[in-house]
Amino acid sequence: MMRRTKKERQQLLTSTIKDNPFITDEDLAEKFQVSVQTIRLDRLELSIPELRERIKTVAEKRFEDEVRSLPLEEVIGEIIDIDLDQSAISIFDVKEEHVFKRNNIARGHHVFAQANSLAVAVINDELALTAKANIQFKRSVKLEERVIAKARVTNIDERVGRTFVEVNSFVNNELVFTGEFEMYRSKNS
Amino acid sequence: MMRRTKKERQQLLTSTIKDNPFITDEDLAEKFQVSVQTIRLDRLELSIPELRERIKTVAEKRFEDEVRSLPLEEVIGEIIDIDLDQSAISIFDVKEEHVFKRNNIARGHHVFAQANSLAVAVINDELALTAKANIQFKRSVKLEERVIAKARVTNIDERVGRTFVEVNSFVNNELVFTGEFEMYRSKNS
DNA sequence: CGAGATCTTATGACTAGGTACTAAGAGTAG
DNA sequence: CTACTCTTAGTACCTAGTCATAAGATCTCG
Repeated sequence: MMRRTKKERQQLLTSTIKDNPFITDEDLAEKFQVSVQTIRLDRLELSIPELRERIKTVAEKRFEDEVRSLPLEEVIGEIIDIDLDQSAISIFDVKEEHVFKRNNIARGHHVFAQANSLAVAVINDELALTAKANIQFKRSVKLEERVIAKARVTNIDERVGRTFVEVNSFVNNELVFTGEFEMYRSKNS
Repeated sequence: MMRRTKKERQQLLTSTIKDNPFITDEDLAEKFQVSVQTIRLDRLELSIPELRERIKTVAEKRFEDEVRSLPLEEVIGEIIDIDLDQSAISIFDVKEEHVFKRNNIARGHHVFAQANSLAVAVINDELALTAKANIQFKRSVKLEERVIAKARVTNIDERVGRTFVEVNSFVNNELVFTGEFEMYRSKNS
């Protein structure tokens, strides 16, 4: 990498560290063909902390996320109330990653995912799977809105091992989504 | 904390570090009322790395996740062929994060998300939203399976601004999911 | 051209949180 | 009593820095 002016170097330094916080001053010095001291002065001016501090903050973030990121993969929405085989309620806050960038409207599958997760959760069975669903999006959900989904078990057909769940989702008491789920359950109830 | 036998201490040490990897040997020594050297011998025996290495691995894990969790939020499935307002095909590989741990069956909303994403994508409009959907899961999809979703536009109703899309998803040519989507489109076609 | 300002590099003292190694004392079991 | 485990202590060394001071290099303006 060629030598550049201070300003250029500092800009590059900032972005370099941003997308690889694990780089040492020594490596940076080599990359920018300056001395280690220059790198340290730069970091001082830009108030970029040292390697170990940077790593620590990344690690800490991960630790905070641990609680928050698992539910994202697992169950969508936070279940706040549940009465097995009867009803359940969950909330889901629409964040940036859930919306179309263009218009800040939530992608339908996230709203569906919340309802589907809730329908699975309300069933008192180790193995519950969605067999069919009939859904309607009543109005679009936008960034920062809080969706409250309410599930209600309408019918349990033990002979064929099917449970029917109705899920209605609201934003500020306004219906945004409604769905009827036909769920498969293994056997026990 | 009272003094304990070596074995007890080492067990506690392991679990203590596991749920707080940010603790120093000095703090541990105080916690267990032994010398710092004892703690270090313990870590050596248990092959628990030093604080800075522990923090680093936590941070690295977080960094790996960053790549893996982003595609999950955006468009689900990789679109491999598209003919706007006609048809489209996408593939989706079922990974660990998509399945129920208990039985390795994919959560329904991921399969739905792929179909929904495809239904949105096939429409030649900046703003396409799902209005209604009628879906059926024909058989369960398992870990490591590759789902191929095929979307076909069946009808475009320009007066009311609705487009009907049929999506069928297959694993090894076997139908696993089918859905009819009624999509809202802004105006232009 | 030269003086001052800015930038860069070097050097030394010190830090946290260790590793690796040697040595010595305490307690226990055979 | 001896052998062994366990614990503690101390030393040298390491990385990846901070902080402060000093001196050389470049640039800029009058």
